[in-house]
Amino acid sequence: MAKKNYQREDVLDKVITLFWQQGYAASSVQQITKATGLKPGSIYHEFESKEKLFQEALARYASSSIGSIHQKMANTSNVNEGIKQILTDLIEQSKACDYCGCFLIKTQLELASQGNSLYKFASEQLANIEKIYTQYLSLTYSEVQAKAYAAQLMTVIFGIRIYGYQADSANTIIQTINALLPWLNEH
Amino acid sequence: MAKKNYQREDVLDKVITLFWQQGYAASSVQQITKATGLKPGSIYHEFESKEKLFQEALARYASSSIGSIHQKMANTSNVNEGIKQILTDLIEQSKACDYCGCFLIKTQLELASQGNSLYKFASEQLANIEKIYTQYLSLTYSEVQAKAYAAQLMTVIFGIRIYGYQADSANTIIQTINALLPWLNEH
DNA sequence: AGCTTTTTTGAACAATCATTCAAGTGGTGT
DNA sequence: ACACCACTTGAATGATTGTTCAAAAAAGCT
Repeated sequence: MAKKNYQREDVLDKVITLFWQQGYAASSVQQITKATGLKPGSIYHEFESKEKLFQEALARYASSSIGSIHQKMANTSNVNEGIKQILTDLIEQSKACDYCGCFLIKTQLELASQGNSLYKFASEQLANIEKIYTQYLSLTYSEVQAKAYAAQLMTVIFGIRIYGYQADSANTIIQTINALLPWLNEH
Repeated sequence: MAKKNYQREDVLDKVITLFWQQGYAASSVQQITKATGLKPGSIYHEFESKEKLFQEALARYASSSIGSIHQKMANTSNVNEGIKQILTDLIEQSKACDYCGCFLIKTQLELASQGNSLYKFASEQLANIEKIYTQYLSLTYSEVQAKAYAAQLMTVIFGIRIYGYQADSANTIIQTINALLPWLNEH
């Protein structure tokens, strides 16, 4: 077979799972070939290097995450309700036994010390997500207030993503969020 | 020289820096020998394996962190003031150009997927820290309230630890904390 | 059919990985 | 002075790392 027997996006999705769970350094090319079904040669033919592959997987994850935010916002009656829905879904995710937090956060932590460009990318994407929340909150609140609320929201989301690793944390987290972000229940 | 020309704790301190910055997988034995000045043979003579060495380094970091909490609490007039001091110090740390967050959190994220025992240890230590905060808060508040506040505090601390990676985040974080944890300014 | 192009294959690459070990070194106790 | 012990040394271990490449295989084009 000389024609591609795979699709770039399918490969990326499988590779996202691997990198997301194990991180960059702990994911070997051997594991990548097993997870995707592609031989090393094909991997390097399609994606220049392990780093480039990771970069692309991370970018796909980021754009999917951002898309998911917009979608959830569109499906709810108002901004605060949308944010509450997003937070609820985050908590739901943390119940899974194979919970592995947020790919962007993990990448940021793993690769920060190396001054790696992947770190910068992850960091920028997280900053971008904050900006998106700021824009949505600007629909209801003043610009200053929206910025402040978005920063609070990001801090709490970061907190949840780490707290979620604790056993049986879901119930506690819900109450914690309500206490930390009382303005979410306005209206 | 046939007598030890190093001290266990000095080696651990140097190794903590390395593992803390780079994580477990990305830190090679070669780097460990360079950072400590010990040859591979000595490392394995003193510490059974890379994993055992990491374990011990992480334990030392954890007990040092906990000690630091108690110390700061002892040096301030009341519990809330102590917590504010701890948070202020966290923010100060995040200004450093080689900021690398919290070793326990990083370990938890890196090693969670492997069901590694190091992950459990890190997770337990973080839970332990929450318990410590709960005890301190119980001096001022009811047991229920103290538990709730401690959970909020941990969530915010986790949030700060991640948010701290964003460029120039220190000023924003201070305002965010004041908004998220208004009860810190009681009295 | 024949030529070109694209993709797959799987072995092979040098480098690095964590770990081991026999030999060397020097202080301690007798 | 001698044996013993604790520790250091540095080379060597086999396994695994990320990456390359020549050869094969299949489709498109003329």
